[in-house]
Amino acid sequence: MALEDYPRPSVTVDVIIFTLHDDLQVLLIKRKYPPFAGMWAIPGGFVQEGESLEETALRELEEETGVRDVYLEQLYTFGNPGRDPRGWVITVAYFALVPCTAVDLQAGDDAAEARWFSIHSLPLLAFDHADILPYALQRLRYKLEYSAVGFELLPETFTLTELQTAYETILDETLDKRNFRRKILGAGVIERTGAYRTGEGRPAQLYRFRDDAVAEVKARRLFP
Amino acid sequence: MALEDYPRPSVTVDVIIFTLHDDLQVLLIKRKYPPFAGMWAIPGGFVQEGESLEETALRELEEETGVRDVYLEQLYTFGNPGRDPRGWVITVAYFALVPCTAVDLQAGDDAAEARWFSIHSLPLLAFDHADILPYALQRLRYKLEYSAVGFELLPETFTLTELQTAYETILDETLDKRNFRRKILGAGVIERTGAYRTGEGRPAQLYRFRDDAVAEVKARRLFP
DNA sequence: ACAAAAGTGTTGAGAGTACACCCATGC
DNA sequence: GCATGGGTGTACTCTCAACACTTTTGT
Repeated sequence: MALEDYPRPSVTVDVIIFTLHDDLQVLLIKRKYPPFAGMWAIPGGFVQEGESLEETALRELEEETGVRDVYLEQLYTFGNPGRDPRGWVITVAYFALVPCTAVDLQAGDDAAEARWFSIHSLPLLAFDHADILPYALQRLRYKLEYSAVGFELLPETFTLTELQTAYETILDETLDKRNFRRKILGAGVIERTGAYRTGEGRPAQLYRFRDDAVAEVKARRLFP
Repeated sequence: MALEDYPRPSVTVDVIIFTLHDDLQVLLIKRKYPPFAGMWAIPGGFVQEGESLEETALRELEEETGVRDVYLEQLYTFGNPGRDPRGWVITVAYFALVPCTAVDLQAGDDAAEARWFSIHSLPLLAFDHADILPYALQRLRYKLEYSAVGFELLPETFTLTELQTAYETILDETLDKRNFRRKILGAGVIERTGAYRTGEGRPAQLYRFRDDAVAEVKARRLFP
């Protein structure tokens, strides 16, 4: 039995692009054409033959933001019937973490407009994107706790206070300064650059992430 | 631009079916037709229109094993070009946990034979299934540590020693008996049935899983 | 000199880990 | 009565969490 004997769905890749700019933000595009014309949506596009899913995601990411070499992870594949009024469409969702310093917004030609939205003030979303986005946020928060993905949202160098603020923003809770510093320095995942950031008050040491660091910790065990 | 203007891939769902029978085992089917005729493969099939991905996975699972109502989780979507010599095929992989008591093997009509293989003695696999299977195993081991999925591989009632042996088999390490018992009883996820299992030696209390239990523990934090 | 942010240690509580012997049954 | 697997407690270590003052700079 040949492949052509089975009906085939359309397959898209959607990329939830997070950045940190005062608040945790997501890039959304305003749809130019029906369905959902004028509504906001997660950027995405059709997979092309001869291209891996990750390549599709990277292509979409570059089209929207101009960035390459950022953190990208497959999230989940959504295929419920009826999720797209145009017909049978399965979407493979990815999420990306982009430092706010690296972004250069450029609306793709299938979008009227691209904009960052704080995750605390999201608009109504097209398709089933209102289900997909919280899923991505949950995964991000979860990964943040046991891995070092948080650094992917920060510029190359940063102060300890900036790092702590980033974590507090994403996790939406406050952390103890001394405990935070002790633990992160003890983990050996960052190192001093030797430079300082000056401004109001005492200048702060600048740190950078050590990408040779093993930046993942085992989950706490439910059973011994 | 209409959906039909874009080329569409074939989409399959593959289900890695785990069970515990002395050792941790995986169900594989021997392919009847080319490509890879005669080779072993993860069971799977094409998604049908009007069906969710999870429904496809459940359908495949029931066709192969006759079971319903077992643990099923989406794993990852594989879409590398060239992974299927027949053409452009994307597969959404799921994994399932089946108690060995519940299984009733029945080869689907597209398979010559279905068999359980210990994960320590796997045959050569068709397609890119040799990449998919270790991925599933890693996810299973990982989830086992911070959630209670391990119970999904056990019969309804079990002794504490059986439970501990199950964990030891999957994690491939030995655990301390007293610590194991203290922690799992303290977690409140199992309860006595009142019945005993007799055999050689002192009879053992039988326990059952409490499905009202919150059986997930937070990951250890990398940072406070 | 004062405002503003950076930096720095200690203590108490709870969880994790290591470890060895008695108990109930079948043969 | 003995072989077989079931069941139990304690002490030490380490990690986690709570908490407040001094230092350095710019104005």
